[in-house]
Amino acid sequence: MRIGYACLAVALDGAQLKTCTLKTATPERLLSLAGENFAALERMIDYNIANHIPLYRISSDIVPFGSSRASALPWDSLHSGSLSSIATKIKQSNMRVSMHPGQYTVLNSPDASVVQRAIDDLSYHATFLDLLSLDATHKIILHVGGKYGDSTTARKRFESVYRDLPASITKRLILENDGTVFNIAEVLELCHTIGAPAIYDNLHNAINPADAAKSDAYWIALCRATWRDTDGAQKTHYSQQHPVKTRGAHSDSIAIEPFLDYCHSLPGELPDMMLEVKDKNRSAVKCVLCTMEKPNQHLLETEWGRYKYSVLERSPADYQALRALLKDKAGNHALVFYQTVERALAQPEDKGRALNALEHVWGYFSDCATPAEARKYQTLRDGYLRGEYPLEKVKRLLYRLSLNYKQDYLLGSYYFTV
DNA sequence: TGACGTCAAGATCCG
DNA sequence: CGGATCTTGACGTCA
Repeated sequence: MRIGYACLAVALDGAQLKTCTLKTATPERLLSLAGENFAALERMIDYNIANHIPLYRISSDIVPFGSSRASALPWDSLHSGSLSSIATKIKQSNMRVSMHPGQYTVLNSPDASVVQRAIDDLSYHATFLDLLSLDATHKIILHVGGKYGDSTTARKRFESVYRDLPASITKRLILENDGTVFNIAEVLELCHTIGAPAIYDNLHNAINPADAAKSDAYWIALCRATWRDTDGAQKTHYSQQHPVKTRGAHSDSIAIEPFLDYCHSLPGELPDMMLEVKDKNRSAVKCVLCTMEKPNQHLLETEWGRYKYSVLERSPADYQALRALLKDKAGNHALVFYQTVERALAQPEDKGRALNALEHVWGYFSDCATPAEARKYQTLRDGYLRGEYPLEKVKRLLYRLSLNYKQDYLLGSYYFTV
C-alpha cells in the first residue's frame, strides 16, 4: 500500500502554486508562472521523498490554463531542465503520481464544445505525464459526468467518446464514483464495458451508495478486477466526513483510529490510498508512519518538531507525555504519538496555555527583532489576553517574523497552519 | 440565476 | 504604504 496526498503541501515554504486570471494571462506571464510552479512541484517531490510519501497527485493547475490559453506555448521546452529533474526524482524514488481534472471536465456532455474542451484538458494532463516519461501506472482520474435525465444515454455517450480517445489518454484514464451522479456500481458497469480501471472513493460511496448493505471491502474487491497488469497496483481514494460541514465535505485532518479500522476491514493486500483532506501532507505523514512495518524514530522526531508548539498551546500535560514517549528509542510509538497529539489538539483554547506557547515561539525572535517588532508583538499579545484580538492574529505576526528572519524550524511547524 | 468546490488573484479597506 | 479582509475568477451541471 502507498499513501499520498493531493496537489499542495502545507507548512512547506516555497511550495505555493501560482496562477493568474484570463485577463492578465499573457504568454510571457503564463510561461513564467509555469516555471515557478515547476520549482514548487520539485520542492514537494523533494519533501515527499524525505518524508517517505510514495504517492502524490500533481495539481491540474501546474501549468495555468494548460489546456486552453497555454496549450500552444513552449512551457515544456523553456523549462525542460526543471521537468527532467522532476522526472528523475519521481522515477529514482519509485514515487507514483497522478492527476485529477475536476468536476468541470465532462466527457459525456450533450454539448459538443464541452466535450472537445474535456478532450483538450485530458490531452494536456496526458502530455504533462508523458513529458515526465512516466509509464501508464501513473494515472489520470476522472468522473463520468452528468446524467442529463437519462442515465443510459449518458453512459452510452461516454462509451462513444471514450472509444475515439487516443491511447495516450486511455492508457492512463481511470473512472471514479462521484458523490451525486454515478455511483460505484454504475462506474463498474461502465468500466467493464470500455475496459478501464475503476477507482473507489469511500466517502462518495457513503453519500451516494450503490447498495448501502455492501461494505467498502466488497466494492474494492470488485474494482480490483478492473485493474490490468499495466495499470499497476489498485488505487483508491480515502477521506472522512467533516463533522459539521455539508455531507461529502472532507475533514480537516484524518483521524488515525478510523483510518486504521478502515485498513483492517480490508482483506488481503491493501490498495494504494490517495487521502483527500484539508491538511494534505500533514495527514499523509501521519498515516504513513502509523502503517510502516519498520518504525522510523527519526521521522517521528521530525514530526514532534512540527507539532510541539501546537501541543504546548493546548495541553502542557500531553507535551510532557510526548517528550517522555520519544525518549524511549525502542519500539514503535507512532500510534500512541498521534493519538496523544489528536487528543491534545482537540482541547479548547486556553489563554494561559496559548500565551505560554506564544512566548516560546517569540523566543526565536527576542534577540533579533527590532524594537518596533517587539512592541507590535507585545501589543497583539496583550490585546489577545484582554480578549480584543483572536489568537490567530498574534500567530500571524510570528509567522511573518519566521519568514523575515528565515527561521526554517518554525516555517516547517504546524503551529501556523489550520 | 445562483449554488456547488477550490484556491489564489485581485480589489478594497484600514491604520 | 503594508497588511488584513472581502470579492472575483474559471469550469459545467442542475434546480
